[in-house]
Order: sequence, then C-alpha cells, then structure tokens
Amino acid sequence: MFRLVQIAVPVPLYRYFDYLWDQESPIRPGTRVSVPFGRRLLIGIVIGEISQSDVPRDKLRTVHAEHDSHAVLPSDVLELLKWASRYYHHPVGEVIAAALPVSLRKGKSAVLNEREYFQWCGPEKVPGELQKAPLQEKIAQHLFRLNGKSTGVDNLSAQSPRWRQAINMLVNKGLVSRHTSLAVPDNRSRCTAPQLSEEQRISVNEIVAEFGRFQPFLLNGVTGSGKTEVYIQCIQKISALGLQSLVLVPEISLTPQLMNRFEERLDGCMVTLHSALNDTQRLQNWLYASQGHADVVIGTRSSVMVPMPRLGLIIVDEEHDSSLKQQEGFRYHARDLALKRAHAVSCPVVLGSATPSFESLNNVHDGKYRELRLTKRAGDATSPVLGLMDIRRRKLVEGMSDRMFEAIDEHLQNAGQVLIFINRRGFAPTLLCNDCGAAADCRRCDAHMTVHAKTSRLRCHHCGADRPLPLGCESCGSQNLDFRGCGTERIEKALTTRFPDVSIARIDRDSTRRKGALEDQLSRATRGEARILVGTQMLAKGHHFPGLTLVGILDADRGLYGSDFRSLEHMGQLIIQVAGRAGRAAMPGSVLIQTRNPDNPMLQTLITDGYDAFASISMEVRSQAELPPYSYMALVRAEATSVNEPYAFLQQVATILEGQKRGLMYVLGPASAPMERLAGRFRAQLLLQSDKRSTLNDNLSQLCNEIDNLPGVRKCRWSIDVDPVDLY
DNA sequence: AGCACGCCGACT
DNA sequence: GTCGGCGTGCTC
Repeated sequence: MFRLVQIAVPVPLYRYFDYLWDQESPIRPGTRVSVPFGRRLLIGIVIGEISQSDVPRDKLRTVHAEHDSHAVLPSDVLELLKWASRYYHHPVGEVIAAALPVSLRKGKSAVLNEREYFQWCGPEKVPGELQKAPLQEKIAQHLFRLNGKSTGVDNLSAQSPRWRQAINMLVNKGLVSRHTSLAVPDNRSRCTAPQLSEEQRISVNEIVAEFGRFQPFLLNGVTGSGKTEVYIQCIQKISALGLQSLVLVPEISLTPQLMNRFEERLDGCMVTLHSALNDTQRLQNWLYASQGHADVVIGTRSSVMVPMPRLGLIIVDEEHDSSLKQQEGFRYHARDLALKRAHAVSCPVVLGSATPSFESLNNVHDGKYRELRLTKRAGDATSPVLGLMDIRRRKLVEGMSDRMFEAIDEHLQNAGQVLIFINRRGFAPTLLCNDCGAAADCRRCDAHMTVHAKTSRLRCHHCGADRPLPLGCESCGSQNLDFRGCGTERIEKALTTRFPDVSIARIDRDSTRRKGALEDQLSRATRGEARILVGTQMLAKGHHFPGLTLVGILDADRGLYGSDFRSLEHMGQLIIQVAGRAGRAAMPGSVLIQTRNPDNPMLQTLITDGYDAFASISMEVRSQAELPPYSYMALVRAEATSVNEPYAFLQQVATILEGQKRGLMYVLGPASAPMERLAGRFRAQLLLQSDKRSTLNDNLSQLCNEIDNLPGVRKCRWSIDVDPVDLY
C-alpha cells in the first residue's frame, strides 16, 4: 500500500502535484524533495499527505529523494504562503519557491557552517623539542598563553599565514585539540539608551502592553521624531522575553545609518537579509533566523517570509514606501503579509512612517490599527519651515531660479549645509534638435534617451539601452543640438560653476553604483565635508545630516500631473520626506519648493498645514472618486512583441470576466499601458475594480482556471497584480 | 516555465 | 533526402 503526498513544484501552474511516497521516513510538510516532473527532476516542497488523488494511479510518479530531515518552511510560514498565493493569484509553487533562499532552491543542504576552534591540551609547559620547528613553537606558545581558552581561525592566521600546517602538526602530536561549533553572531551594544520623550515613552508602553496579542499600530511620527528609538526599545523588551523581532526596511544598502543605530544599541544575535549578500551569506543568515538563533532579523521585503520560531514582534519601517511591493513575478506587498503573519502568530505589528500610506490612515480611521503619534522632533530640533517659490516668469539657470541660488549662498555663508533635490538622474532628460525638432529616442521604448554628460552617452532609464552621445542630430544631422531639462549631473555642474570653492556630493544611482561609494558619499555629507548635496530620492530615505539647514526641491510640479491616482500621494510623501532632512539638529531648517503652481490647493495644504491635513483632503477626493483605499483594484497586464497581441488577449480575458458576473465589478479596458512600448515589447492592461475585495478575489480565481486555455496565451506574457501601486 | 513532439522550408 | 523553424500540448 503506497502513501500519497501533495507537492508544491516551482512551475507557473495554479495547483499542487500528487506523488507516491515509498520512503521509510514520515511525510513532513515543509521539507524539500526531488520529484520527477515531465523530463525534469525538480525540487518541490511537501505540502502534506493525502488519502486519495484525482489523478489516475498509473499517472502518479514516485518522490525521488528527500533533502531535509526537518522542515525548511514551518507550518505558519507555509500557511502564509498558501494564503498569499490565493490572495495575489500567483502559482503556489512559485510563491513557495520565492520564500526560500536561492541556495535552498538549488538543493544545498540547510545547515549552518561551523567554525574551527583550537585549544592547548599539552603539558604545563611548551615542550622544548618544538624549538626545532619555530613556527610550531610560535603557535604553541600563543595557544599556551591563552590559559586553556580556545581560539579561532582568524586569530591564528594573524599569527602566521602558514598557521594551518603548524597546527596540524601540533594536533597530531596531541598538544592541541581541535573542535568545531556554530559561530552565532553576537552583537554587543556600544551606546546607552537616550532619554525618551513623553510621546516615545507612551508609544513603547502601548506596544509592549500588547505583546502576545495581534495588534497593528501605526507609528505616525514626524521626520526626526525618533521612531527608530521606539523600535529599538520594543525590540529590547521582546528580546528580554526570549522572543524574536522582525524588522522590514525599504532597502538596507540605502540606509547604512539605520543599521548602525541598531548595531550600537542592540545586544544578541542580529542578522540582516538584503540584496548585497551573496547566496552563501544569505543562506547562513536565513538559517540563523529560522533555527531561532537570531534575536533580531532586519531585512528587505522578502524577509517577511523568513521562518522565525519565536517571533514576537514585527516592525515595518517606512510603511508607505513602494519598494515594499514586489513589482514582478509574485507581486506581494510585504506590509500586508506582515499584517497577516502577525495575526497568525498573535503578535503586535508596528507600521512606522512620517508620511503614512492612505491605506494605513484609512485603517486607523476604521479602527483596525491603533495610531501612535510622535509630533515633536527629538532633542532641540525644530520642524523645518516649508515655503513655495513661485518660478513663473522667472529666468531659470539650469533649472534653478536666482532666488534659489541666493538662498543657497546665504545658508553656505551661515555655515549651513544645503541639499538640492531633483528626482531625475543624468545630465538632461532630453536631447533635442533645434533644426528638425526630433528628440533622441530609445529604439525599444516609447521614451526619450537621457543624456549622461560625464560618460558622454545616451541612456534609456526604462530599459537600460545605452549608446554614445551623437555629435549631430540622429534624424537630420544638424549640429544644433539642445540639452533640454535638468538632471542631477547638470545641477551638480551648475552649482560647481556658481560655487567653485564649495565641496559638492552628488548622490544618485549613478554616483553610488560602485561598492562602498554610497557610504563614502553619505559620510562626506554627515561629517559636513560636503557642503552641498545634490541627489534623487535616494537622499529622502531616513538619512540624518546634522548640519543641513536648507533643502531645495526643484521639480515638485512633476508630481502634480502624474498619470495615476496615486501620484499626488507620492508627491506629498516625497516632499515631506526630503524636507525632513533639514534642521534635524540644533540649527533650524528651511525648505524651498520651486513651483509654477503656487496656488495649487493641495500643495498649499501640504506646506502650510502639513502631511496629515494634506492626506485627509486627498483621501476625501479618493473617497468621492471611489478609488483605493475606498475600493479595491487588480490589474491584468499583458505584453508581447507585436502591438495587437496583448489587446486581443486581454479582450478575451475581459469577455471571460464579464461572463462570470460574480458580484459587482468594473472591468475597464483593455487599454494600452501608459508607456505602451517598453524594452521592445508592447504592453496593455485591464483594470478591475470593485468595492468588495471578495468580489475581485472570486472573479480572479475563476479567471485563473480558464486563462491558460485561451488561444494566444503562448504569444503573450501576462500577470495579475492585486492592489497595484503603480498603474504602469 | 521547460521540454518534447510535430509538421513545413532551405541546405550539406 | 535532413536540419531546424516555432505552434501546441503536457507536466502528478
């Protein structure tokens, strides 16, 4: 009598696969197995034993081999992933595979590396005959002087590069013993706790009071109010109870300062999970978390799926940040999975932001989240003063008005530091021919090429295409070319010309590509060596520049005319986040926003009444228009190499959906994507909207059953995006 | 997705 | 005569 087992296989199919189990060992959900799949042998995850299968007996194949003696994915994470697969309508095998580090997906064994240790076990003095072997003598003396304590490889290799040979001899002679054990990271705090403000203290107490229960908090704290300190003290308190904390951050490599704060203040095993780790490091840290060694796990969005056996607290920092949403493949939102997970393990979840997402504010309004407010900046710092700078009918020099230059000059004179924010990298976004009017376009996208002057190249910021900067117009050959518009490079150049003696740091993806370059630039900025900082939104994320007194925002207007309904929300968040870099220490900060729309009521509200007022008015508009968070959306996207395929495909999808009539749901489109051609592919989308989440979900489930049978699926690449954050 | 099967055009 | 183009079907 054979047993039957259900396996999740990493293929884009919406189901599990049944196999025969002829192993002696028990069937353990969450373990990895190799299974024959078509002509291939794939690594799948055991879902569980089943008593019968719909698949005829003669089609069932046998599980080939087991990889694990213990589950790599415990039941709580497995359940979270199954739920996510249904919620986001993404194939379950791929969802589960996405939760595993690459090494485990490839079949590497799930064991932590051990480190070697050596210890003197010889007589009470180093034997004299070792004098014939000076290196052994040296190593022996070194170990002997440790008085019975053992030491590791690093320590010995510092004694001599050829230590290995010597130690082997000493071990053979029975003078030194060798053993291995785990080298669990052990962080020691270097700083003591600062005095908490009253608001911080209340926040910590409220969160701590909910330990052991599911309770979402929105920690709504102005920039510089000390949200991190609240996280740290909650983490310390949950650690004291022997439980683990999970901290989700937008992108660790962009926020080295945040990491330093945690390292300075926390004791115990702290591990990070982010894109800069290689596969080996990632596996090790993942295992420290999943085997319960790590007290604190700090990671980017995929960390929300890391197993943690003693999880007691989840923190989502910068919860409004769109990088928490995966934008390809399995399109999950880490904040939403964090909520689900906290619910499953019964623990508090803290969403922190100075500019909360409208979704979270709405959840506070509905009583689903409890709001904690930090309204005052830490220490003596005061909130920056925001002001609009009308640039209508003003002559701009390289995108900056004369008054902006004057303000910069004034702050530099007064020993202040200046940040110029422009959310556009490169030299100029357009290369225009003054004779024929043609712009240099990307050959694969509906977009202009961006001029990069330093490298003398044209680059497409959408697909990465790259070609040399032409000497003449690519259409008519004219030499009369115009660099139209401004990017960070051009601003940097203009400021260098205007302030030749001032040191400038440019911080964008181009200037920080090299490993360590970002840290170097940030350190120049923090130490005050660089007096002017020019950069993109990379500069908006949680950095602390104590000397910064002026922030200039150059292209705020772009956010007022964005193509989707969230543009305004994002603009508000970006302006407040960038503005929050100013005046974080003793010196007050001011923020100047260049605009051609000084009368725009939303901009007015934002700068005079602040983000909360801005949010509540914008949310009223959303509510009137029945847009999220007051309704629910999903997007079916399709792309293909020819123009019509995506349209034809989505038209069929629309027909299926309209035939279903499961509750009230609007089907809008198909329409071409805002940028129809990208990287040589044509794209279209179908927007689904309903005031009931379950209606969307039911319709999409039904659609997934039928979509694979549509003619023309092969020619199209398609995907479903539930709760899209960008409609392109 | 990946891999095989299968049926039509230009080549050693 | 075959090598290989990509349409289509299937994976327990």
